[in-house]
Amino acid sequence: MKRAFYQRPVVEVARELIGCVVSHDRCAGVIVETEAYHDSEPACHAFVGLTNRTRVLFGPPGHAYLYRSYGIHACLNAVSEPEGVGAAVLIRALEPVEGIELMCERRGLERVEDLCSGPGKLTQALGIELEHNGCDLGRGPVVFARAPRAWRDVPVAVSKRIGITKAPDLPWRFCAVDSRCLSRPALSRA
DNA sequence: CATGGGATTGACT
DNA sequence: GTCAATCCCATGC
Repeated sequence: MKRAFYQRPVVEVARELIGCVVSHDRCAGVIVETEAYHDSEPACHAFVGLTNRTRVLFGPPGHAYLYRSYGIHACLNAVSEPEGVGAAVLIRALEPVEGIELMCERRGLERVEDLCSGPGKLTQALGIELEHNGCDLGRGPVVFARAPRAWRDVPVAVSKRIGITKAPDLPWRFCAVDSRCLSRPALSRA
């Protein structure tokens, strides 16, 4: 997808990414859950301003921002808004569509619904790591592509973001309501 | 240089 | 429902 797609308000990008496809190393999945983060609110890593860590968040849109969560998991984001604004969309869940056998191997599981139903799970399933921080999502190795026809106009639900303590009430989480691969139910009661 | 806090997950009661 | 694993980074002394 082109840079213009990401160079928009981050909440809009988060909504539009539902149905798009993420690919890496022979595996791919359709995005079914996202959350928006913006430097104007304290839950966003970019809230602290420009540091070594947040450099990619403030950089040009359409790039990957990777961070380590709880010392264990890598989480994947798509940098959005114009350069100079620190904003990104957290990819929280995918429906596996390609390389399922390899995903099972990496995750040590068999149930397809459990392979990518969480931000730390999907990076493990696709083999995405911190070294992909800053990668151009149009060129790879991590690639985002437009939604397949069957995934356009699927019903999407909005709710509060999950697992955060700061700014917990912003309705910036988006889910494909009919998916069985969400990290939590679409209508989260926070 | 020491410290504390996570945008999580899986195992266990 | 509870809880620990584990590490990167921003902050403060």
